[in-house]
Amino acid sequence: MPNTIRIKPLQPSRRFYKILHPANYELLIVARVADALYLYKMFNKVRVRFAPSPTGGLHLGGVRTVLFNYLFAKKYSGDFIVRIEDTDQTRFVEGAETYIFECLKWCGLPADESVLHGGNYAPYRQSERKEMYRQYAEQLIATGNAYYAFDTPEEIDAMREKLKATGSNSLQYDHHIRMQMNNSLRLLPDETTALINKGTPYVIRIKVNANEVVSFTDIIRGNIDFDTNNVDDKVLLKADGMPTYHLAVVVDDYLMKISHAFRGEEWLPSAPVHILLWKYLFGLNNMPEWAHLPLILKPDGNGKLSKRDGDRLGFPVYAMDWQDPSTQYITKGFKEIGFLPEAFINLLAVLGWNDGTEQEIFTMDELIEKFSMEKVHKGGAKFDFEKAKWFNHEWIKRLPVTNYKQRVKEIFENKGIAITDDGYFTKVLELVKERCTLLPDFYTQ
RNA sequence: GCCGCGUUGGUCAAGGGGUUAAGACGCCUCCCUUUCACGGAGGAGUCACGGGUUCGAUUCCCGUACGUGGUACCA
Repeated sequence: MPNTIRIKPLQPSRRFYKILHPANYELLIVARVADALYLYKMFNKVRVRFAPSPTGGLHLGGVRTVLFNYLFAKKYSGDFIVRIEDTDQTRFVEGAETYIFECLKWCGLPADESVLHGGNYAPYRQSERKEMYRQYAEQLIATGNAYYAFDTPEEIDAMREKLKATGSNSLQYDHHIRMQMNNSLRLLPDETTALINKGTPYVIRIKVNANEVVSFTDIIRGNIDFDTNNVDDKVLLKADGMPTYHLAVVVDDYLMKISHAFRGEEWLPSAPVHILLWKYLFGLNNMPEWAHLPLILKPDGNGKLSKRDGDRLGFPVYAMDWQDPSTQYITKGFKEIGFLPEAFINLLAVLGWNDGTEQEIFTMDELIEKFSMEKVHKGGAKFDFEKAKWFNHEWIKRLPVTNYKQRVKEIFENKGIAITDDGYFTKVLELVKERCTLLPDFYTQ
């Protein structure tokens, strides 16, 4: 990004940012977050992305990740990109991609660039970008930061068994054991070439040096350090020639000029791998700012909210109904049980974020105006369906009936009641809406 | 096991060295209402624990516990 002003968090405090000279990256001034972001908006294009895998329904946590990305982008007049991460052919599910875009449409969170909307950085589907990744993997090998590995899955399993037997704390493929494995680090150059020419399947792994500290600043969490002794040599390019997430996310974020990378907290442990890849491939100065969002947890204790919890506890976890194409099983969505998109967005926005006031009901425009990543919580939040319903009730009361009349009409028609007098129907809905929490309640009333 | 990240009522949360520690959902009581709901007025309920630092800690530091995530040729 030549001739752009870089704004980096001033470590270790995330309250202040340093603003760097465009040409030589010398420190210009130190600014508070709000000022820095204002300047960022002035000089650098904000570009964020949501990168789902088309493997099934769109979960609450996924929608919230989209929302926070979207709000941030819109607040700073930036671009919101949807990139399909379909590098795992074995997990690909027919129809999931279309479904994801339908959900985003219903939620009112349209992308500026995507497989659907086009854009200057196409293609937006990683499987179609397959050929772009290999050169970067090869470049890492050339610079000594990656290597070819020929180990079969069985050999890796055997290695882990052996480590387990010695009581080792780590079962990872890392600097401790890589010189005992079948890779280009241990093999002679000729041997490696011969194996590759023979068509032996191989992967490319990152070479993580021992005894280093990788640190970065997370907008939500502040400074985070990792000891590279605990980081393994992750596979970057798989035997089928596809990149893993680790390589693809770094290469695409660079190529698509992503300025801020926001994703779920489950990615935090692999962040050092991504930081290292940025360092080796594109330079830390070009790296996006990071924020790892807190998780949405089950209401009753243990673990991340999953699709099975919805069925078990009697509430949806997907934005819209999702039918598994192989089992035909339908997992319920918020839309179908009678949520308004305004309410769905509102309740998600205040799960893990608030503006510091007592306000709880926000329109999309208010969210865009008031959202700030700094005020997002560090800790995960348990999902409360009762409170979710309260938001819907509030929005049904607030919105004019014309907003959702059509959907209520369909509910009546599905029950075999035809609506002939539209004006009368509207008046009735207007009278009973105070009593309704979910859209089907209009029928019950 | 190891590594990372967390922890304010049952839940979402504000606050952040001295406060009667906001507010919302839920719960309970009462009022309104022919009934239910809606609405209104009240109420119970909280700084995980142990050490420091300090005149003073829920707030800062260190431990512990607990929770959660990761530990794949999945994302």
